[in-house]
Amino acid sequence: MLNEENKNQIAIFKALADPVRLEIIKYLKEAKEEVTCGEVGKATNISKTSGSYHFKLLQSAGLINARKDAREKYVSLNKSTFDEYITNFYENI
Amino acid sequence: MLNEENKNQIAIFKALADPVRLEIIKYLKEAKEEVTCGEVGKATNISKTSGSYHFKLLQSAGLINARKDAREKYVSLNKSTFDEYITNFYENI
DNA sequence: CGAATAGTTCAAAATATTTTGAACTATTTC
DNA sequence: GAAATAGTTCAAAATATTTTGAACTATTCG
Repeated sequence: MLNEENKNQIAIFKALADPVRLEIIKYLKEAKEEVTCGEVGKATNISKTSGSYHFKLLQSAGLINARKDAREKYVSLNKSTFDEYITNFYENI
Repeated sequence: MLNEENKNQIAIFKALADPVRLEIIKYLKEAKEEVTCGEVGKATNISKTSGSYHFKLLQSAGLINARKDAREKYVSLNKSTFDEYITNFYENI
């Protein structure tokens, strides 16, 4: 049976196991600083609605940081989650 | 758009994004040497049929090595795939 | 104020993944 | 050779994920 930590792990792998979200992540890595959801959405060609769904999922997996400023939402990668759950995955299994 | 390498990456994350397969992987990591599908299936409590499905998927993602010897199939982790696609994921994005 | 912009929410439809059981192949044991 | 064992294949059913469009909230601009 799987514990709490394993559930996070699975949520994270699920979040990464999708072409749309992988493109978002690539874009955010290149961007280096926080950018708006709209900017990412335009660059990766996804609808507002679909973007909203994917950003939410990435956020709830802890892979991105998000901050709402008035009309806009700024997002950036949360590197510590990548370090802890992906880079160190094998050794921590 | 995503290239060939990205498709492998997604197949690998998909393979890891499942509780049954994560249990199989844990078992295989502990085992240290190759074991039969039957042994893993008993230990993790999955049906033959379901096991067959999951082992095939792990194999096609390159996460396990498999070798059939007469009636039995021996499986073990393919560490190089973990190293290349998981441990080094962030830096390679 | 009214229109435009950025993003969210909801429910339905479309797709993809997983589980199941029955029937099957191949090998081993009695 | 018959029965048991290890695993595979197939199609159907069950579940889970993703996309879509319409309606919505909140903010900004003229």
